[in-house]
Amino acid sequence: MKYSKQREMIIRTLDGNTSHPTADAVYEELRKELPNISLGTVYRNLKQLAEQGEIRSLNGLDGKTHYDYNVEQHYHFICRKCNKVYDVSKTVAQNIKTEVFGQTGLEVEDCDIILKGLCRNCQKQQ
Amino acid sequence: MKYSKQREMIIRTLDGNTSHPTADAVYEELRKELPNISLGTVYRNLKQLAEQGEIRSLNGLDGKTHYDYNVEQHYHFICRKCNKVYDVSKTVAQNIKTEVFGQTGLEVEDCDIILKGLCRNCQKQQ
DNA sequence: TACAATAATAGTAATCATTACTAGATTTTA
DNA sequence: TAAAATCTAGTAATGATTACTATTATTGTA
Repeated sequence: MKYSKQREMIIRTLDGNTSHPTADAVYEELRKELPNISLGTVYRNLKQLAEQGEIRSLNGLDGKTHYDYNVEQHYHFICRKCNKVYDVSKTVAQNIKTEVFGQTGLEVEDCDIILKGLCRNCQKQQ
Repeated sequence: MKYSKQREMIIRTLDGNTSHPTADAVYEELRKELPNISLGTVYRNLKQLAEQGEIRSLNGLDGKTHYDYNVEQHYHFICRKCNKVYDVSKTVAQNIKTEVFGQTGLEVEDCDIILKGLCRNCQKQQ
């Protein structure tokens, strides 16, 4: 992989961003600094970085793919009212791989848990 | 909701089908009996039925939305080799709602668990 | 049974997220 | 510094899904 300024900025945009942005959100953010950056470049780099395990892609939240700089195993909660995405510690389903293998013989390599409901803020406003 | 033959056939196609088909797969299946059925009709009905809780829609498996006649809480495993979707009992993450609420205060209304890996058949052939 | 009101359908066009393509620009290697 | 390799911007294409519309089917009622 060859260096490019665009890729570096894409990674920097994700790092320190806890909002789990989509490709389009990263693009809009980057345009402020790099007005000529192409949406295709953002999509291509995010996809590649995820394939190499440098970042993590999240599906099933809504229609779109979201990206996460945090590649540690953890799960996600999306609020049905404000659509904000929260991280959830993997301790809530600690032994899922061994449990599934024990019960079914299916060999789990990857696990996504997607939780939906009301976040604390939106609970209050109810 | 008014009766229609098309909707009845869509439900019947899902019932007794354990393969978690996409809208397009249901359409292809139905065309054998109802050659003039429209793809849009299949999409519209599956979406409505899922909104009413009569069937369940599954996202995050691959790019497409899959449908499941089984609305009982349970989870899914997709084989990365043969792409077959398997049901997994909810007992593997029994108390996830209360655990998440206890740890984070997030009020979980719905939980999807998507597991990826190798099914038993594909393990053997390895 | 007939009739109007309502909702569904087939078929096609439109939309949205994402990927593919291409000529030209950058980075790397020797 | 020049050739080889990879990247980018910009645009076109793709694929899943939804919207639209004229027509048809279902349903409640006289």
